[in-house]
Amino acid sequence: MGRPPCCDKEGVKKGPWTPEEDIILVSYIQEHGPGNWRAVPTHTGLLRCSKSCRLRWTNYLRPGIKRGNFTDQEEKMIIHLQALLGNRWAAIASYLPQRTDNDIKNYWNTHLKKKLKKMQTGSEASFGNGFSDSQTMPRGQWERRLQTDIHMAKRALSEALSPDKEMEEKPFSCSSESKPALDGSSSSSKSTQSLGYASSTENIARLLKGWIKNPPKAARSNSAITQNSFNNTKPFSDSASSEGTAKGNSMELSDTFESLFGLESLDSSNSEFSQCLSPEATLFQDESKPDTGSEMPFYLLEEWLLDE
DNA sequence: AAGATTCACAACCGCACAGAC
DNA sequence: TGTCTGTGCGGTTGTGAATCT
Repeated sequence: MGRPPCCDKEGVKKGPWTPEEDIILVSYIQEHGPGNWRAVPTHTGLLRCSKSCRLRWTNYLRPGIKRGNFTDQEEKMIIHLQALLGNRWAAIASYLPQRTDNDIKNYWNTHLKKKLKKMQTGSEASFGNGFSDSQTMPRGQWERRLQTDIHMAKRALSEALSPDKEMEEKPFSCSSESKPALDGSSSSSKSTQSLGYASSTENIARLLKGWIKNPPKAARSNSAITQNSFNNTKPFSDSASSEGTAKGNSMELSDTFESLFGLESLDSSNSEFSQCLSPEATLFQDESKPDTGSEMPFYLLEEWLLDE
């Protein structure tokens, strides 16, 4: 049948968003909630197509997005998850709720690809030592270690998922809550988001102030300013929260994953990972593309861990 | 200092799918 | 049942900044 384009090609502005546009968009969403994107350009007067508005919101303006440098832990998680899931950036992003799929994808394409390529040439054995262990260790020994790790992980996972304990100390939540409902269909989600919208507006206001002070760098700096603004609102900064938010079960679980994946140290990023484990990963196990060259059977771990 | 090249990443494109009508 | 709309997703492109020559 052929789907029509989401917007007219004529009269539609492209390129970087200006702070003013951001403000308009955030204000509108604050008032009406996300969703019905087709109506956004007409109601706001923005010369952007609905898709562009949605993308801008989901990737940059939405509250709860962590921007800036990726931590080592995030980096490693991405590497492992990419090996596990392939280029399913949205699925990978679901394990890193504060990062967008676009962000992860860009980071992969610009940094991690090269890094892994470099590693594969054999020079950097220190990175991801879990893999190197599994590759150099005799098979039987490795399997025993794997079984032990899996056992520990299963136990920790079941404890972590016990209803009375979970969700209490989460700095954020997984699945739908971590990614605010974009369809705006849920009134409850709207109400819980209102604070987020407000903070977004505040950030945008700050953003505009900064932009007015430094008008020359309008287009490109826009995103950078936005990025900083949102960073300021986040209690979860790159290194600051490496302690304290998730202890106990989640920490035990994290330790297990450290063991499983060979992560050197753990901070909240891994707690995120351990808390956000979803069966989704298993859905893709057959299609995983071990770009890293590692032969570690992630899908076996996932299957074993999550089949209960 | 100036032009060329590379890098990083925001944004766009196009396809697929689900749900509403 | 078919069409339309909204959304998700992965790949790709465009562009400003940084670096090199």
